Amino acid sequence: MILSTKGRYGLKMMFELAKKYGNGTMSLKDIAKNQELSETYLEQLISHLRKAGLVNSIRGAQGGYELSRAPVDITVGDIIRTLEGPLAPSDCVVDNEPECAKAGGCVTRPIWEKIMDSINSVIDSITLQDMINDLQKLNDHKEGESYCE
Amino acid sequence: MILSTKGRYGLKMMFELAKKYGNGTMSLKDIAKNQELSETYLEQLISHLRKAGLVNSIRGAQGGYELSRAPVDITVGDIIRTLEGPLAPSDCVVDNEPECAKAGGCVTRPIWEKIMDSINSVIDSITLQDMINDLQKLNDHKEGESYCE
DNA sequence: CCTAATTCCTAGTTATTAACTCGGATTTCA
DNA sequence: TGAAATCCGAGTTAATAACTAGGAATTAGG
Repeated sequence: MILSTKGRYGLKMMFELAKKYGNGTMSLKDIAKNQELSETYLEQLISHLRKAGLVNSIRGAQGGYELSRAPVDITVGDIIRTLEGPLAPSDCVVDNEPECAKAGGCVTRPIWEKIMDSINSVIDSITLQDMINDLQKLNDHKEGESYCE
Repeated sequence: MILSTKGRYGLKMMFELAKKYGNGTMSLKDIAKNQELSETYLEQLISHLRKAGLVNSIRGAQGGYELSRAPVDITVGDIIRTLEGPLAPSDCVVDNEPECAKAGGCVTRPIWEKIMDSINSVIDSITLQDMINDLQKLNDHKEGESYCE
């Protein structure tokens, strides 16, 4: 029941871009360096984020990536669902699966639905701007910045 | 971010036993037949449930399994966490990992914590008895019983 | 006592997915 | 023109999930 690296790395990436928002683009190389992650792997992830319309890219030398809209308008849910797909604890609650639609008497499905709803309501309520604000508060108290997975 | 078959099958198993609670034991063979799942695989799962004190076993011919306490006293969370481990979206929120404890400035960890808390509060609020009651309501409206994953 | 039915235990095997790499095409600034 | 970057699709490797196998221990019933 762990989130894959797609969602976790992806969120870190987007947070990097959020901090830089309004100050031009950032290259994947720099993002990868800052977060100490594989550049070629991040490339795959950001490709999905771009196709989902969350980041803009500028090709060629001096190119890079930037958020497509303000950090306040991008939620953690936008990012994670783009990279992980729906956060359903069971396939049966994704898209009203046909075989599940038949199962009118299913007792476990309502449970998976409640779990999914509660996860979504958490991640949809947090924006990149919230994360920036939290970082600001942390920095008021101590120097340096660090991350975990 | 899907629950593995451990948690899903395990919950189904426990629900079988819950319906039978107070009327003797049920053999693994019957549970597996009812749910159309592999008996040898379920054996592994129920072994953990037994060690966690959620079910009692009676060995030998005519033996089987039964809930160790009333369905109202067993939550979905008890079952799922036993079989899946903590439902943490990231390893870093499990047991206050040492390298994470250092990371006082981590911005993503609070998010994983909120997700985990919200999942736990859902699954801890549902008991096997609730599921039985829900089934009863469903059966008031239609014949037959079915499940999905 | 013997046998069949059951739980118990450990170690495998297989299938699937996650995580990451590679090679090269395309674009663009300087 | 060349270096720096994004873009794209396919391939590889490592880890884990899902399930199997074989047999020991236990116990009710004949």
